[in-house]
Amino acid sequence: MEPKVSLNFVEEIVEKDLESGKHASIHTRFPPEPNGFLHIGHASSLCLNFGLKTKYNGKCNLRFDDTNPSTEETRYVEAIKKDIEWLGFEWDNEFYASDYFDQLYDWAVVLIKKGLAYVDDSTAEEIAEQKGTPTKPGTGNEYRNRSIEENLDLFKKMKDGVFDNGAKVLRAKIDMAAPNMLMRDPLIYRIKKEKHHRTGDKWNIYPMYDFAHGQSDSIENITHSICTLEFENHRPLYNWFIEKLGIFPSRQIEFARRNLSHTVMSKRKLLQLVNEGHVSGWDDPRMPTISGYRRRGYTANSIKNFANDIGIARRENIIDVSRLEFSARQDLNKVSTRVMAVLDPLKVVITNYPKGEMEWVELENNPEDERKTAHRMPFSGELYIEKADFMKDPPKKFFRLGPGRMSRLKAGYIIRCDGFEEDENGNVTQLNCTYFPESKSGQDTSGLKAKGVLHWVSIEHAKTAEVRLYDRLFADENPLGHEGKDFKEFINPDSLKVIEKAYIEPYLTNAIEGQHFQFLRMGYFTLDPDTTEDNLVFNRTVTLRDSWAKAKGK
RNA sequence: UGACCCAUGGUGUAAUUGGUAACACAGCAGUUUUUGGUUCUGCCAUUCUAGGUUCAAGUCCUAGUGGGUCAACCA
Repeated sequence: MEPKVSLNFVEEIVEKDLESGKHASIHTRFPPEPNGFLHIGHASSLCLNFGLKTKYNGKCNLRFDDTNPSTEETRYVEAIKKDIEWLGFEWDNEFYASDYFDQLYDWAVVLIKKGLAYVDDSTAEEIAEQKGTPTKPGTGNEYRNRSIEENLDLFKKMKDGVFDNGAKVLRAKIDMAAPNMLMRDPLIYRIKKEKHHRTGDKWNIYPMYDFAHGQSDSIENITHSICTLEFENHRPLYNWFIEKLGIFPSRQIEFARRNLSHTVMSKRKLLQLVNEGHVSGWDDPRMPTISGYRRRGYTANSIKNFANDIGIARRENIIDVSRLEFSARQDLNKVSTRVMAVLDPLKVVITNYPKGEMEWVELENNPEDERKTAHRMPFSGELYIEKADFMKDPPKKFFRLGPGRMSRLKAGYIIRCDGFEEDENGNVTQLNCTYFPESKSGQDTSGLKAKGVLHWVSIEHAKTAEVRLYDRLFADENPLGHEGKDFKEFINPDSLKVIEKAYIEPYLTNAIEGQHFQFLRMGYFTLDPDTTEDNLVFNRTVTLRDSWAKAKGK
């Protein structure tokens, strides 16, 4: 049976264009500006553009939209490429808008010669003033009537560096009274005597987005140029340039940017979080960046599945982070190795276990894996379990240890709590238990039934590690949704909790970066690059679903 | 007092393009389980409002309401 999958609105357009013969094949592009790191919103664009390429056997370029030298850097280019590769996308060509600066300049000259562009000496303030408002038409100025010759001369001088920054701009001559403000003689070139990360000092003028993006699309014969909704009002201008220049008619298609709850997504705001030290960097595991998620332990598949599952449309949206977390758990459940680690230790002494003895028990690596492999871990008479797994006076629904109660130690034995010790404040410091030798995991003949199953480590054999627990960066679901309040007011002060000394089974000392683990009953974890020879650092990617915590909260 | 766009369960996306609301997440209740994980099952919407066209409207038309984008020498 063919699974019936409906097309999204972009695929519908593509299929129509292919069927009608408008295009023999399609060509898309992913066009980041190298002024920051890629975030999860970009994953949607990536999946869309590269997904179209794969599905319709077309091509997809990677094009850096580098027309503003003041914000762009080579390190961002490198980071962006690394993220795309990590996600597993392969671009057909790597291009830069700056590759086209000469062509763009020539096209600007063409517009001037056609009387469709002019040099304006007004200040930014004057231009804004003359532009009018959405409800008030703009007015022209005397520069609008400059002769073609004068414009040609002035524009060349702008290029040659005769004028200072801001002294002059080149504008398209369209309609100062247009209802669409973007058509009110938009700026297409500005003077910027700045070093460009690729062209160096060659240029004194740089094209604006509107005079670079669509033109780059045309140069590359992009058939479907997909961007976000905020460029919708630019489309008439996009088409105007294509028409006036008579170049390849790429088609711009807009979709709604994906928003995630409990975070912010714009590069500008993410940059603020980085610069003001609210996070450790673009790849801080709490950041919604691709590199942040990678460091946190998300798999490339979980991110792509998420992007594909939420789909695309043209309406505003805020996607619940739990949808992303579901994606992470779904993939991690299949690929992560089960290990034991105790984050908040409580000592357990097994009083009837032979003093000084130990034995190896086998822990299944992954119950979801057909291969049924396992690794060994040491068991002994003195263990750590999680503090939360014991209660002095447990309610009936509590399936773990309490005075007189039994639990199974995962992969080990069933134990019974005979008593506990506490300090002067009533804090439990030690459990005294007996174990049942005939209840050993896999060869249990005891006939005993224990409802709870606990994770543990042998005190003598355990290693230690630093463990970082993350929570959502913003306490509020929509930090941007409060008028008059800065989004940073909603930063969650408890978004990072560090456990300096967690106890881990020795097997974990072999962990390598990029490997995924499930700390049994605690969540999914991965090694952080901060790890050194004598200090292992683990990041919690996401917790396990915890229906007990929910039940308890009621 | 403008132009353009959008409106389907708590959330996201669908609906053979006019044929009687689907899938997933979240939530709730069970099931399975040597992870309170996993699995499996059940429950959870008269499609913003009001008119209209039609045998038939979430899909088309009109009006209204609500929301978004645009007045950067950013992209």
